[in-house]
Amino acid sequence: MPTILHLDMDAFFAAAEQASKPSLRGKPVIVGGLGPRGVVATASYEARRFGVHSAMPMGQARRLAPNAAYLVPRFTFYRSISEQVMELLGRLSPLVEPLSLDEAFVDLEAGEVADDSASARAAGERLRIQILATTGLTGSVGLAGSKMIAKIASEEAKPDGLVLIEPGTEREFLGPRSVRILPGVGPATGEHLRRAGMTTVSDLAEAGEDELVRLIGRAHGASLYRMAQGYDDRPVVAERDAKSVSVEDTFAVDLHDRVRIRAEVERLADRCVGRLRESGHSGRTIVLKVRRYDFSTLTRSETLRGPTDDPGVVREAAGRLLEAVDTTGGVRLLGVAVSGLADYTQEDLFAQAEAREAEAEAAARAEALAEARGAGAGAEDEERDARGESSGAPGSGAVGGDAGGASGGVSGGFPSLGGAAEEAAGKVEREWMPGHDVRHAEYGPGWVQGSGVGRVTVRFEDPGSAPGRVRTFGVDDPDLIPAEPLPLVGRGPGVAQGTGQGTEEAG
DNA sequence: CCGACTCTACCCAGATTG
DNA sequence: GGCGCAATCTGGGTAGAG
Repeated sequence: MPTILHLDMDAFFAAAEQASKPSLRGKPVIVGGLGPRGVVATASYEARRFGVHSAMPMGQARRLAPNAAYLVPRFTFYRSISEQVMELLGRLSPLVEPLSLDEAFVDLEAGEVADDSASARAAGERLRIQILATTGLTGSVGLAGSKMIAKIASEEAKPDGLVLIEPGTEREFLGPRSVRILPGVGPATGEHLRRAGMTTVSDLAEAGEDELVRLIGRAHGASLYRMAQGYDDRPVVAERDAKSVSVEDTFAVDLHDRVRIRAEVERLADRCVGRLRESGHSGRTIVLKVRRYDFSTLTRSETLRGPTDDPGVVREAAGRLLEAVDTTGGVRLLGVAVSGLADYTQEDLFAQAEAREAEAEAAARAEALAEARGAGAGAEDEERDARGESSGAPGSGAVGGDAGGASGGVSGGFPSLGGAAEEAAGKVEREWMPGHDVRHAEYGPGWVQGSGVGRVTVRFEDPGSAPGRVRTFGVDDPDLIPAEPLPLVGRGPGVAQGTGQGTEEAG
């Protein structure tokens, strides 16, 4: 029987926004980075009809669907919905492997809720109903004997459907399809295979393992050959521990000033260490990533003698790596990562011992050098410190990161997409992000439709109301305050959501 | 002593995924 | 001409230890 279930929520971010904002239902909705360099994260099905899809540059989306609603992602809101969904999956089986906020595998065999195809299908349909009832959103389900087939099946089921592939029928299901549906076959590998005359899955199965290994390498070739035959025994794994932590920003305008670049690298290092510490880790390898004006990307890394979670150490290392990078022409993205993670508490003492040792060695070296050269030693270090400390030269042109308050004609310089956008919003005073929830003393709950030139436009409605109307305020209107997202379901028949304060507003 | 060899660790780019 | 962010994996290259 099919023992693996794959759930994929339909157009998740966009659907969540539509559920939260009645006036957007049935309309094209595009969620993504609104800055000059943003891309589409999710397009609603209405927007997809205009040809808009994820990863598309925002500018292109605006040309295709000028009348769509454009919203920044609200990850904390999506996460709360995701948790409800994952909770439902947990009732099916203890073995649940989340792939992202909107996607997960479930091992039904470990859950004992199904013992044949009919009961598996029933469990899948029951799940879809529960998800709709508790979140107001639809998800699609694939059921099969392996992860790969289950995932392809849920894709087939979209939107709002269920597809079950009977074990034993995998090869006929896969055979005629494009190689691109197989996991690990993206644009590059797909093109590679096409040049070798292989476009369908059955082409791969016929080519044989040796041929594929020769074409795309040892590991890829072998696994692809197995996949092409519908054979995939990867287990559902509940929790895997992180192997690296990274932070990166694309700037609204390319950075040229070395001092500014250096300052940004240090900020990223601090943010990266912050997240590293939150996760209770320390790490040994520091990685600097630079994307230049022409999109050429390079990484430089340095491995320390022991793991660290010291911001100063990571800043120093990242700064050192930067010195070896040519940035003439400008930089569009910077990133800092820490890998080689160790459990902090376990490695702590070792790390400190290592650090002391290294310090002592460096001191000894410096001393020897000083003696050899007389009084001149240490000048280099001083110079580096001076550059590190020098202030960030705020007026130096580009607005990036959280400095993006002064929006000109276009919306300001926030990082184009990602968790950082939300946090940046918190730091900038009275920055009304499109799509975010607000509450007005008189008119009640609503959401920011847009803002600019000292004004903010709010649509007053909530998940359970009819489409509401729009009013405009000054950005500093004291009656208007940011608010938490309201529950999508929880009124009407069914379970009354206990926390339901604030739905009996307006008069 | 030198060269060939294996192992391991590290470095970096590129591809893929959601 | 336009192309985000985070994480993972692989393959090829180099360097040092034995």
